Amino acid sequence: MPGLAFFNIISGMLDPKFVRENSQLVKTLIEKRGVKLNWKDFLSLSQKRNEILKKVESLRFEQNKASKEIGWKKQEGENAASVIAEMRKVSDNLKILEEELKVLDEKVHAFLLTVPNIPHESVPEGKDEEDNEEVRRFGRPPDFSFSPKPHWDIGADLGILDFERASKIAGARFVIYYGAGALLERALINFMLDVHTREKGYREVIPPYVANEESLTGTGNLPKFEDDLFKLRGYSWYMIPTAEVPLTNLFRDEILEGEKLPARFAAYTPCFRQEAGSYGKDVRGLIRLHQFNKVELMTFSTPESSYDELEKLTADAEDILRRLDLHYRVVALCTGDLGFAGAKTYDLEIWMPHRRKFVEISSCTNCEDFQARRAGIRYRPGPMEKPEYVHTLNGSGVAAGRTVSAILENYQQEDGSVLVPEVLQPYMNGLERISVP
RNA sequence: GGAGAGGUGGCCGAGUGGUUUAAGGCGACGGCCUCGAAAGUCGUUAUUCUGAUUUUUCAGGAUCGUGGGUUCGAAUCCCACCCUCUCCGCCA
Repeated sequence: MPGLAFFNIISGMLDPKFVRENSQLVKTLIEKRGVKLNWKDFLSLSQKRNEILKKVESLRFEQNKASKEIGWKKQEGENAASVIAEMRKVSDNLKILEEELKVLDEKVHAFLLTVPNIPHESVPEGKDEEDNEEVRRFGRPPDFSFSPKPHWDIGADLGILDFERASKIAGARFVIYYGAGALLERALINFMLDVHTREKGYREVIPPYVANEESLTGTGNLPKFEDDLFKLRGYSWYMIPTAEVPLTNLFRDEILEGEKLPARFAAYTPCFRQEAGSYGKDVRGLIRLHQFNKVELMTFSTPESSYDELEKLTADAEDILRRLDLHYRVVALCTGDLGFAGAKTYDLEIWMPHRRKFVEISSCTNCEDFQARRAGIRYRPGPMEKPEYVHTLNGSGVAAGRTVSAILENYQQEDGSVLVPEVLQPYMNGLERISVP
């Protein structure tokens, strides 16, 4: 008997019942993102699906009843041939309807997988990044008595960054770090992990750097954004684009105890992205690479406290930049700039002196129950109570490569050397300055 | 890579075609007992969908690793895949 398991276990991203019963509201909210979808077809499909489901269920009821009767008759040694003949017809009929139902279920589910999350009411409305709202700022741009160099020139002059040889080994959009540059990147990763795990209540995780299709569907990267992922040839594995993928899937298809929430995790991983469609952008330097290092923060929360957790997560990521004494600002993404799975996102943007611009260095997002629903992550509020979906939050805490570029540019000196931020010196064997060789 | 064993509810574990409507146990929750607790005892104890009722239930469907197949009927039989464990080989 063909099951409906796939519809039952992985519901859509949004609650299918809620979408069906409030389609007008959902449509309006989704359209704030500037996304248009074919709601009419969805509604008629969904309605049709329920009609067929009712028919299938009543036929199965009949079948179950008759089945018991046949068993009972056979045990008594009676002849059950007439009932069996009748049930054969029911069974044939059922097979046709079940096939129809399966097709409809797949269509409804496929539609729901393409619907993005509903933005939180506090998210500013807008078309694109121009409409994002600045929330706060820290520090101010450094004063230079000379014209500041871009970080790729600084790195090349110091002999710590090498883009040319990286492209020989791998290709464009890769980098090699040498000596103090490699040490700086490593020091940053250790510094960030130490702050988050010792002071902020996150548990360190080293996850796999590849993930399967189920995991990437759970986070919302599949099926819509396959083009940005590297797939391993001959395997159903993908290189992770962020540690958010393995971390979110830690508890896929599990029911957590309510007392264990909020559960906070921090993971350092490399991240791998195709960056398809960004050919002209950020072609130089450490800003946009196919492989980069990142410390990721992840929180599983109850629905009640998830927005408090978003503030905490953002503040924890910010604290890294504060301790490095880097000028940054916090921006609330508008409806049009919000990512697929996000209900609300704060971006942390770091000041880059050469470009005289802020550049994203962290993105802190509350996905509410969107990912949890796709990935089946629930919690039990109390003993004997019904399970509910958790809220998932993630944020970079922060991107290591971009931080290196910010340090090089903001801490550069007229003689070409770069001062090491004080908090990093213990992580770099006391090194205070990276000098021209 | 070779050989073998296995996957059943929160956990352990029985179940080789039809009163299995998944036994039994552990744990958890509640009642009784008690000054209180332990012990004892009685009861409750999965998830999910549809529809009624409406906030408390009721009726029905699905779920025994996943997906197919055989059958009037599958946890049980057949096929494919996934995962776990044991032994051997190779390897950081």
